[in-house]
Amino acid sequence: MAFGKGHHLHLIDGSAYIFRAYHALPPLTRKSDGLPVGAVAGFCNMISRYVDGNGSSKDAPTHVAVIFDYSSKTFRNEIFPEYKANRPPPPEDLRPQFPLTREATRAFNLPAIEVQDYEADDIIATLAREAREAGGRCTIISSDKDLMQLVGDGVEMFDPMKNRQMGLAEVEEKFGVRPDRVVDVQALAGDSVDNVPGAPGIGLKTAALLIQEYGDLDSLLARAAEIKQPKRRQTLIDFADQIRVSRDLVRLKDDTPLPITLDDLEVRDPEPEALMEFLTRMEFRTLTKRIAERLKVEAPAISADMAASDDHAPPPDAEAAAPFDHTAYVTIRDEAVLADWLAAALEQGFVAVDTETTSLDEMRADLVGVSLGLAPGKAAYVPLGHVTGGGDLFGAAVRAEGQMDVDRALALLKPVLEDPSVLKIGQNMKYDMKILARAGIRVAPIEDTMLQSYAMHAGLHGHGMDLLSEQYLGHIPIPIKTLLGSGKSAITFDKVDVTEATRYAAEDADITLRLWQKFRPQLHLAHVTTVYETLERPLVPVLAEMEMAGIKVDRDVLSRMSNAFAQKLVQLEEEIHHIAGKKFNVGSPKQIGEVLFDRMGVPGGEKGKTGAYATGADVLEDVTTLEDSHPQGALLAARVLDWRQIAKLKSTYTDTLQEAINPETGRVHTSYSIAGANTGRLASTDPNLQNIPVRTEEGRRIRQAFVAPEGKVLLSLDYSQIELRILAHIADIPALKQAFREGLDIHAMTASEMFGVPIEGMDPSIRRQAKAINFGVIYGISGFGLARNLRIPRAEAQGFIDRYFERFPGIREYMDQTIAFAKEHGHVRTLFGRRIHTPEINARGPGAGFARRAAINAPIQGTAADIIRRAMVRMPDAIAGLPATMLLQVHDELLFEVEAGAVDETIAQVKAVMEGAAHPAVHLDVPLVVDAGRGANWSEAH
DNA sequence: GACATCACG
DNA sequence: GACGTACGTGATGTCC
Repeated sequence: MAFGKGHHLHLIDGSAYIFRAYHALPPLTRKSDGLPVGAVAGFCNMISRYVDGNGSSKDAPTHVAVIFDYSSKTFRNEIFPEYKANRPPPPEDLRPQFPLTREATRAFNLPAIEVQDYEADDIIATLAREAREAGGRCTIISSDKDLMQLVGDGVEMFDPMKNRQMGLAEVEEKFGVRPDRVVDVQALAGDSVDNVPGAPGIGLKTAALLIQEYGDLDSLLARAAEIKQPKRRQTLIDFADQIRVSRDLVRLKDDTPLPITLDDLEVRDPEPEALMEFLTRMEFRTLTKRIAERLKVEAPAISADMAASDDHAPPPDAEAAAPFDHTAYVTIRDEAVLADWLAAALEQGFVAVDTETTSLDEMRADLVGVSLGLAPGKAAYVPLGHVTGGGDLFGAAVRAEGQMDVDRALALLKPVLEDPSVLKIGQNMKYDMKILARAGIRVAPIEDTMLQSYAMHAGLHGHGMDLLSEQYLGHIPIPIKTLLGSGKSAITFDKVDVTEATRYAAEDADITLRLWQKFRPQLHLAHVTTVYETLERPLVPVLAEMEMAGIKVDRDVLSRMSNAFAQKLVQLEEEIHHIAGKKFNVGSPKQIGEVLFDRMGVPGGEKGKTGAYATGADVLEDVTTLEDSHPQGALLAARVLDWRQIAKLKSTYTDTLQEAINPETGRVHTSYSIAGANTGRLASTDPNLQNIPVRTEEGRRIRQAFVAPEGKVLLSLDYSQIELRILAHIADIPALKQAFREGLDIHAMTASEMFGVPIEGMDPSIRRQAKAINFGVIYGISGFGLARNLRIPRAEAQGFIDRYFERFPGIREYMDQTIAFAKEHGHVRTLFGRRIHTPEINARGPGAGFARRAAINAPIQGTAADIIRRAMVRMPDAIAGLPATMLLQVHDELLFEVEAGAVDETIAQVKAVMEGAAHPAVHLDVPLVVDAGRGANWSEAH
């Protein structure tokens, strides 16, 4: 029967329960692995008492739901970015418990509802309205005064803290007005906890008086001029807009899009088995026993040494988990079996997912199969695109037997992979998300074991699955080579026998699930939960979108350049052979060295450790200065440098980029490694679009091939001097910070401070030297390095450095402290808490020098990387309404494609996000400044 | 697959 | 006193 008259809906404010439970109980951890579970225990206790209470109540609900906040970010942040901005982030040991409280809710057979971009209060408002309109009753179980606006017409509140019913009378007592005017009073009074501004100087009492007198907020604002008290009158006139925004913030949205209807919320009997499973998994001894008695079932045994305890002993290293048994993996060949596995995933709220394809290039790969992992040792493979070995008479691929229809399988997978209540766990999920997105499935929400490892172990080792499995599970996975072979004879995954494929693919899902279970409780022990949750995990869908968008590249521009380069190379080659007096391979550094230093007798050749002459650009540049003593050598060196520049541009850029254009999209799709660079930077591969030439005129022309489609414009926004600003902040250098605040030329300022020359009319070479020193500091400067960079005597370079340290003593201090910290802890941290390990810091020999400089550089480079990561995570929401797409990231630059009409608005939005990216997690003493450029191509925009 | 070289921030 | 030195990446070509 549909929800209506005589029905009674209970809406439980789940988020409030969690925080109350957290603060009411001492820190409690699961004995077996140290997972914090205190809030979960308290939450279960509250829910259990609630359920018991209903059993003995005459007014028991017919329908019930537990409502949660999806995240702290909602549509209200669009209206007013500062909304709830002064709320501290949830404690580290609470964060991992959020998903567990959803699991707990489901274990009690109660629906857990959360909706992205909306607060729990909005969902409550929506369901309360629906219940009211259907003619039923609704009780909101919460102490939150913000919900009082909903009271009336069959909607009541019950305050579980005070254990009392809240009706019209209680609302009027609290706000002085009827529920429908509560938002007006709140809009005027504001709320310092939620950072709702309201009207300055007006509190609850005055607000209530004003609304009583004028009827409602709009009338009050319209007639503000009539108010007698001059100060109050002026405030209402001056802050009218702010008051209206405040009302938008406090007014609950009762048309939130919901994944369920009222009828889905009918009260269900508990399922003892599922509940017992959850409680024992949490290792709650007393609670399990108590609830088992209540349900009249046998309580599963939890041994004393397994029970949750509040000691903080680290989780044991030994693996008690199921062994890896490849024969236990299941091949799913029909819909019913797949449906069973998916139902189990839905039930438990998480599933490991892995896709198998024909290529590592996600934009060209075809889906071959999907594997699922539910529990250690319990994994399955769904073959979808396997073909038989030989092919038919004409060599065409023949679909292997025993595979279910691809479209049917995808249709079954889609609702679960997109279900907000089911976590999809993957290793490098960006890959699988892109593959599945091309099959029409938008996977969410996700977890990524690669990124969990990166957050905890950056700098210690890589984060590939094989490595993680061996290191943390003590298990060496089946090498992919044994299935595909290697080299020229390698086959693609669709040619692999299904039985073999099942072992490999299901194992991957199994490993991923086990790694997740192992890593999840460890994140907070390493104090990187916030890093993982705010800088790694949310970046995955953002990067996936960017990579799938790609950037348009004009093939003709590149092709013409390639042809011109080819001609030029032939010409240079002939000239070089002529000067040398013999033909040789100009591309071989070894042969260049022999020609130059042995055959032609140029002095100063130095052999490296491999016995070959060094012929790098710096060496050849020195040779070109020998015009007087060795004109032929100087000429040859100059021509080789020219040749190398053109050869580089042609082979790496103008030729290769043409091949990288995707024939289907006509665009180039790079791939970003999120866990590649130890410092938190991204790395771009296949092709690398983070090193497109810009420094020379010739090279810059390649950027003209990166274009916006007809009617659109490319936008480039980049942080100005971000690393130096971070250095000024971290090392706390007053002169540098002041200079950045005043928008001065920082290198000129440095030169002026160091050499005592005025900034006006400064010799450009002085400024250049200061600039080199500024950068040197970021890299962990040495006299030798600076001397080589500036080509000045070492003693002079050392003198510069000494003077720099003298003038800015905070730099020395920062360096010493950073190295000391690294030596003590084995890692350094960025301002956002990212850990970068420095395992070599206590080594002896030259390695220690490298490690020291890397340790000095890492917090600076890493903080800059964190800042742009935050900007990127926030960007999709910030530009959601605009015809703009984020395409590329180049460390301190973001590139967008936008319709010509929306350029200014997009720049304003993007700039605001980038310049404010550190807030509110980190407060910098220096402003972040972003420069913007636009154009038909990347060269113009930059 | 190691090495040298060179493109970027 | 000697040692080897700017930080972080990826792609290409040579050579073994």
